[in-house]
Amino acid sequence: MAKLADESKLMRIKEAAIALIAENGYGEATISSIASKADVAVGYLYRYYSGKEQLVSDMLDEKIRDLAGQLELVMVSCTTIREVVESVVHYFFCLAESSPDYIRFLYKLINEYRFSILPEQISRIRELCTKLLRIGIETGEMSDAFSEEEIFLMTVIYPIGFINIRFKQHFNSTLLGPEDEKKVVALCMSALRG
Amino acid sequence: MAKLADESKLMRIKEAAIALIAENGYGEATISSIASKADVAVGYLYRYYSGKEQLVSDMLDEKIRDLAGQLELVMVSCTTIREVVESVVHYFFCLAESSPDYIRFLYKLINEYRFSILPEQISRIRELCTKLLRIGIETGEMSDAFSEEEIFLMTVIYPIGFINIRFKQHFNSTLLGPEDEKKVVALCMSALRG
Amino acid sequence: MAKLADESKLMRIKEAAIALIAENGYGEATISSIASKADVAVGYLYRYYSGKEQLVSDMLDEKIRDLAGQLELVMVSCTTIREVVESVVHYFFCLAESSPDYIRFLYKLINEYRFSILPEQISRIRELCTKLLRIGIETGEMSDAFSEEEIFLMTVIYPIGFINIRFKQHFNSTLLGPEDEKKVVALCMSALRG
Amino acid sequence: MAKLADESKLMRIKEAAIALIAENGYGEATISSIASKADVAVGYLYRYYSGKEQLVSDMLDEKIRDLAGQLELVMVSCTTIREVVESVVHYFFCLAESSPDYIRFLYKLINEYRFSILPEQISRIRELCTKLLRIGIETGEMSDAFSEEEIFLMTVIYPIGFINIRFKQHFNSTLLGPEDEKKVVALCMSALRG
DNA sequence: TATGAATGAGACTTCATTCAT
DNA sequence: CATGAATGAAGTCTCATTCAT
Repeated sequence: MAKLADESKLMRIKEAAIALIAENGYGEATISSIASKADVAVGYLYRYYSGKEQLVSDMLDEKIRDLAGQLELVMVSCTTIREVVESVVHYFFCLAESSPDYIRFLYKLINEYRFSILPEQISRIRELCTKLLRIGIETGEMSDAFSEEEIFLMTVIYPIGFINIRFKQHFNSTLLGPEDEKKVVALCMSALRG
Repeated sequence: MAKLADESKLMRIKEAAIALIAENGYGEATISSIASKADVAVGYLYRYYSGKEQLVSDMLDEKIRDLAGQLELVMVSCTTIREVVESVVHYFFCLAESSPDYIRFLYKLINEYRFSILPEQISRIRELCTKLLRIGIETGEMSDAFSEEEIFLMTVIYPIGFINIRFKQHFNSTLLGPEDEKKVVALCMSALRG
Repeated sequence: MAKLADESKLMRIKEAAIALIAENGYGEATISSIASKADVAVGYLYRYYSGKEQLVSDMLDEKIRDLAGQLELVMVSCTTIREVVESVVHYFFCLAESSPDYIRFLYKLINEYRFSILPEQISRIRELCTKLLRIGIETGEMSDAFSEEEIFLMTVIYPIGFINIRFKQHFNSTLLGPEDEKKVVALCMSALRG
Repeated sequence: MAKLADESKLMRIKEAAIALIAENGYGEATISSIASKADVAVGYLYRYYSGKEQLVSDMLDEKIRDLAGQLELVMVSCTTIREVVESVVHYFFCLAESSPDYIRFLYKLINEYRFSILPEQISRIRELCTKLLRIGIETGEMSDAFSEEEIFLMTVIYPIGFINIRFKQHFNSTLLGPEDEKKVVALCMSALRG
C-alpha cells in the first residue's frame, strides 16, 4: 500500500518534470515547481534523486531506454527497413498525440550536452542501427553509401524533428495526421534508398 | 577625444558567448564567464545588451539572419535544388570546420523554447522554401507529395543534425570530410525526390 | 509535521528593516544588512516580500495604517480638538520613547517620493481631518480660516517634526520629557485657534 | 572665457542634480543621469566634486547657506517677528513658484540623516532663532513657554512642510496662492504667540 | 517517513568612479 | 583640459539543497 503510494508519487514527479521541462526547458523547471505540480514535498524528491541534475538525467536515460527498447521490440518482428520505419514512425506519432511532452522533452534534452545519453544506451542503439543497416543492404532498401549514422538520423532524429517543427507551427499549423505519418515514412525510405 | 569604443570587444563578447553556450548551453553560460572569457569587465556587456537574455536573443537572431542571408544568396545563382543543396551543405560544412561553435550554438538554441526565431526571419525562410519547392517541382527533383516543411528539414535541419551527431561522435569519430558532405547532399536529394 | 514557520522571524525582519532605514535611509539599508541584523538568511526575506521595495512599501503602509487606526481610535472618545491633540501627541511621545526608530522610519519615508502613502490611507486620514475640522469649528477651538491641511500638518507632521528635531539635537540635547509634550500640545492648539 | 564656460557648466550640473534629486530622490539620481541632463561629461563632474556624496552634500550646504543668508538678511531690516515671518514665508513661496525643485530638494535631504547640515550652519541658524526669540519676547509676539526650537519649526519647517503637502496634493490640488501665504503666516504667528 | 521552512552560494545587474586618449 | 569607455564592487534576487520536526 505504502509502496503503491510511493510509486504513484514517483510517477507524478516524473510526469511533472517532463511537462515542465518540455514546456519551459531545463533552466526554468525548478525543483519546487516540479514538486508542487506533482503535489509532493520538495524534500520527498530527494529520497529518489540526489539532485535536480540527476533527476533529469535519470529521466532522460529512462526515456532513451524506453525508446531503445521500443526499437528493439520493433526489430524482432520486422524483416524489412520499411516495416521498422513504419513502426517507429507510428510509435513517435502515437506518442506525439498521447504525450506530446515526451517528444518535446526528448528533443530538448538530446541537444543539451549536459545530459549526454549513457554510453550503454548509445551502443545499444548503435547495434540496432547496425542490424538495420545489414537488413537494408540485404533487401536493397538502403544505399550502401550510407551507414548507421544515416539510419539513426532518418529513423529517429528526422521523425522527432518533423513532429517538433509541426509543434512550433512554423510552416504548418494543422495537427499531425495519418498523412503526415505516411509522408515521414516515405521521405525516410527514399532518403535511405539513396 | 575620449577612449574609443573598442569594436573588437563586442566581437570578443559575441565569440565568448557563442563558445560557452555551444559548450554548455544557455543556463551554464553565465554573464561573468562570458565576460571573463572575452576579457572584458562584467558591466561592459551591458553597454550593448540590456541583459543576458537579450544578448543571446540578439546573437541568435544575428546568426539566423546570416543563415537566411546565405540561403537567399545561394538561391540567386541556382536553378536547381541540387545546386542549392550543394551550396547550403557546403556552407554548413565550412562553418563546421571554421567555427564549429556556430553550429552547436544554433543547434542548442533552436530548441530552447525561450529563444524563438523572430517571425520576420521565419517568413523569410519560409518564402525561400516556397521558391525552392516551386523549382523542385519544375525540375522534377522534388516529389509533389512534400512541402516546405520537408525542404526546410532536409536542407537546414538535416545537415546541422548530421554535423552535430558527428561532433558528438556517437557513431563515427572521424572528422567531417568531403565524402561526408557528398553523403549529406546525396541523402537530402534522394529524400526530396520521394 | 515540518518545521513550523517561525513567526518571530518576520517580526525580526520588520524590526531590523525599520531600525536600519531609520538609521541610514532606504538606500543604505541593504537586504543583506537587514537579513543579517534580523539573523535570518537573505533568501528568507523573499518568502514574505517579493523584493526590497515591497518590503519597505508594505511596512510603511502598515505603519501608516497603525497611525490612522490610532487616530480613529482617539477620535471615538474625544469631543474636543484639545483632547484629540493631547492623545495624539501623547501617542507620538510614547512611541518616540518606546520605539524611536518608528518615528524616524516614518519621517524618512514620508518624504521618499518613491513610497507614496496609499490613496486609501490618505482618504482615511483626510476624513478624520474633516471630522476634526467640524468639531474644531463647533467648539470654537479652530479658526475657520484653516482647513484639513492645517489640521494634518499640526496634529501629525508638527509633532513628528518636533520629535525629529530633538533627535537630531540641533537646538536641544535633552531627552523628550512631559514638558515637551505639553509644549507641543500648546503650540498646536494655539496655531489652530488662529 | 573658459572660466565663464566652466561657471555655466557647474551651474548646469547643480541644476540637473537638484532637479533629478527633487524628482526621484538621492538614490535614483545617478551621476550619469545628472551629467547627461547637464550636458556635461561624467568625468567633468569629478573635477569639482570628489564623488556623488560630496556633490549632493555640497549642494545641500550651499542651499542651507542661501537659506541662512536669506534669514540673516531678513533679520536686518525687521523689528518684529511678524515681519520676519512674512518675509521668510514670502521667500519660500516665491521659491516654490520659481523653482519648486529647490524646495523639494531641501525637504528630501533635510531628512536624509546621511547629509547632515554642517554644524557651522546650524549654529548660524540657531543664533538667528535666538535673536528672533528675544525680539518675540520683547514685542510680546511670542510666548515665553517656547524656545528656538519652536521658532525654527514654525518659520522654516512649517512653511516648507505646507508647500510640500500642497505639492503632493493630498488635501488640496490647487496651486499655491497669496491666500495660502497669508494662512501660513497667520498660523505661524498664532502658534508662536502661544 | 515526509515535510517545507530555512539556508546561502551564486547568478544577474547597476552605477560610482577611474583613466587612457 | 575634457571625455566617456571601461571597470568591478556591491546590491538584489533565485533556487537547489538541507534538516529539524
